[in-house]
Amino acid sequence: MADPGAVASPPIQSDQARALLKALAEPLRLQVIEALGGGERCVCDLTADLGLAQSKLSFHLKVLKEAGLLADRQEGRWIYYSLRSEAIEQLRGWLAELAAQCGRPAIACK
Amino acid sequence: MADPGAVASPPIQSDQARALLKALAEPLRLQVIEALGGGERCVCDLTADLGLAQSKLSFHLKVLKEAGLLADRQEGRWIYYSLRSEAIEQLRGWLAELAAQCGRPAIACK
DNA sequence: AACATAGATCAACTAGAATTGATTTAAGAC
DNA sequence: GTCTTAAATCAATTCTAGTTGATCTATGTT
Repeated sequence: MADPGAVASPPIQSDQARALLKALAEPLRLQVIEALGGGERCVCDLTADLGLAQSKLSFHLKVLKEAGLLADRQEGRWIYYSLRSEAIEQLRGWLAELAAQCGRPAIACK
Repeated sequence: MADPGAVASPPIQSDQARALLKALAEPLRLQVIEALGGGERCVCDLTADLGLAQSKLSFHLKVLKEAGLLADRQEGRWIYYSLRSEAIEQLRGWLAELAAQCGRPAIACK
């Protein structure tokens, strides 16, 4: 499998960045993300708090998890989800590189 | 909340952040963004460089512009687009807040 | 004026992603 | 064992977003 923790801040690629952006660019998923900003929650609590259908929330949690934005852990019958701030920092890093390029001189058209 | 380092960036709201995320979360638009990372370009050059149909590029440029990510200016028959690094910084700021919440959990946010 | 070109816009079409409701799996509780 | 509940998965539908090709507008050229 992968080897996590070996590199402190691995430079993210645009494909990975896009996956993160895409996962975040959804109203419901953003709500989930912000709800998890306050800390780890189990699915049943999220369902209640956000007033969502169970399968709907499950779908979006999966998308967020597959993008690497969430971690999950099981405790008995419940599954707890939490934010992976590492993923957010990686995206921030990618955006920083992008913004840094902006200072360059313009290229003339013809 | 004086912030001597990063000036002139009012705290962005999640709606605005989502608009930026959504605009960026598109392969073609990301290509455009990265092409503009090198500096201001006119539409005809972008069309040629990226090998896109004119109306297709125009569509995506509009989306990016409406999200606030691009600035445009006309010069004769040509229209030049450039990145608004300010927008990118705003998004970075929003992500920073999000990640910051993770650092101070009452319930462990790992 | 007529013509050519850069770019935006529009309507019809297509593709991908989200929603829904039912089903399934797994972990207690009895 | 059966029953119940938490959560995932699936098939069918619905929505939204992107593509396509044509048309329109504006600028510059001759």
